[in-house]
Amino acid sequence: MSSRSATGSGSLMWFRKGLRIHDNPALEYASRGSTPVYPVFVIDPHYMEPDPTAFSPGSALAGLNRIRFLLESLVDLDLSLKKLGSRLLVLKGEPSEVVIRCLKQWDVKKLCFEYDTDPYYQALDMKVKNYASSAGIEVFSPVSHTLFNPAYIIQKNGGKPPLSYQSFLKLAGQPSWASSPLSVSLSSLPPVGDTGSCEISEVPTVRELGYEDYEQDELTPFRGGESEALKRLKESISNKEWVANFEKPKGDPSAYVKPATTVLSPYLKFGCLSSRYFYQCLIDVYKNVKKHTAPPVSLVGQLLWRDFFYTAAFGTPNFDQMKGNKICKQIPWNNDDELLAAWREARTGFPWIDAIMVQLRKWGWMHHLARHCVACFLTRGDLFIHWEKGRDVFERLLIDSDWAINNGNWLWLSCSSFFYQYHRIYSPISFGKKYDPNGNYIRHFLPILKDMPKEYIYEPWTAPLSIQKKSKCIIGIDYPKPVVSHDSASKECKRKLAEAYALNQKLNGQVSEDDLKTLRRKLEGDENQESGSKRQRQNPSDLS
DNA sequence: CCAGTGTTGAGCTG
DNA sequence: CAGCTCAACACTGG
Repeated sequence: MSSRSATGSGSLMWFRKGLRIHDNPALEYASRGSTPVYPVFVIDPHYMEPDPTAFSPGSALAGLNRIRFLLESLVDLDLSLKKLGSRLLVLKGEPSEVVIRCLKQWDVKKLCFEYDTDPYYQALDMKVKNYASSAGIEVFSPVSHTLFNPAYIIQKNGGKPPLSYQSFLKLAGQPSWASSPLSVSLSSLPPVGDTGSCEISEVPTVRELGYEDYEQDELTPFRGGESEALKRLKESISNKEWVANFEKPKGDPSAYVKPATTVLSPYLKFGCLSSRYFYQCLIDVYKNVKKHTAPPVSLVGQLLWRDFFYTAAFGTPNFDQMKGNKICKQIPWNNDDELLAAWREARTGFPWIDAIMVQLRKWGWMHHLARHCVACFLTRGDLFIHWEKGRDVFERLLIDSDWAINNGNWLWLSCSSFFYQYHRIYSPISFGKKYDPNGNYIRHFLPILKDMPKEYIYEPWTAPLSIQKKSKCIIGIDYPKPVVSHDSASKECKRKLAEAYALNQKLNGQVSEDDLKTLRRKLEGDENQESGSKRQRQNPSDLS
């Protein structure tokens, strides 16, 4: 039935991530010696079409900011393909069904797509590969999203992913392509062939997908696409001093006019920018300066972190959950939908935390340390809510949300894996203050507090009523009172984590659901003896 | 068993 | 603003 495909002469280039022309081995292979070449992107309605029941504008899986970023990336890709004599063929439906239908109908002997380690693509690609091999179609699926092949690192380490950065560095060494030129430009592409009865469309607009118009200030200032990525890369590396001296923890999380980092993460996520090309550009800069920073804090160090998390995620079953995840501490997190909603909707009453959550919603991006602050606050620092809940919110709202990196960082921040110093808690009051004593960041993202004097802006509930009136912001009416007292909540969290760690150690990590239930009851019992945190929450003793 | 280490804590001192 | 103390975790390598 499908034998017609096997006799074809063309190739199908399936874009998913890797939305770029430069350093794209799958595209290069597809175009080599094949005519025609069908460049395809499949719009999965589940990912793209509006879900009115979601907590923010967007689909069931993605917030509108990321959907828009993706569409912009596709428009840019289509434009670049057109310049090379081709175009992007946009199809709609369940991706494996659509691709298999195309393979059946078109003149294809090669199917090319970038290898993807995410579980979603592992399952999807299996279906498509199975069909292709049964139909005699060659499949070319190179690793080009990361610097290294995660499977190779895991194999080198005896079947397990390295779980510390230093051991990862040792195993990884220098990338094999470090000093060989990458293919960064194509002069032309073979024409697109007859698409038969398959329904092809242009890249849709958000409006065509069914989204209303949104206020401009509700949307991310970052535009998607390879062109934008390369422009941003060029700007970032043009300042050689800055590149050479880059040290991650030293950036200012409250900088928003000019962010303290490159903001290339969304472009790396969608593959608008090749991490390998970025790496080579950085090495080039290093060669031309006397002295430069090194991993883990340098810019190259950041790319290696990305590979570190990709490798850990690929080699760890159930990486995105606590249960059944061997590297994840089993912790009796609280279930509190009210507190979760307060965090998600930027009404915890801590301006530093809430401003960050507003930036997340509006921009789909915040500084790395800002992410740390809100993640710590939600989980081990204050609210003791499950990291999976926070992960879901980030996964939806971030324009750079990346399965491996997002889950890895939530494991890290909640002290569930990789990092265990749970007594180091970010203060929702003083951490931001040391970077931005005037509270400009808060004033920008929480304009209700714009007239609050700087003495009170990080703790507005301590402002005398006269000051609150003068600032046109009454705490408890115009802006919420804090949902917890940080001092007592963080102490409670530390106590709970100490107990949970002890249990994990005692049971050698084999903590059952019943064990957790028992511990939860014990912790609640202790709490009630100490006069009860529920009452404390409504009327914290140290908040006037 | 022990010392050293770990991308990014807070608060204080000089 | 660097450096120290505080309190203190897991993991690594010898």
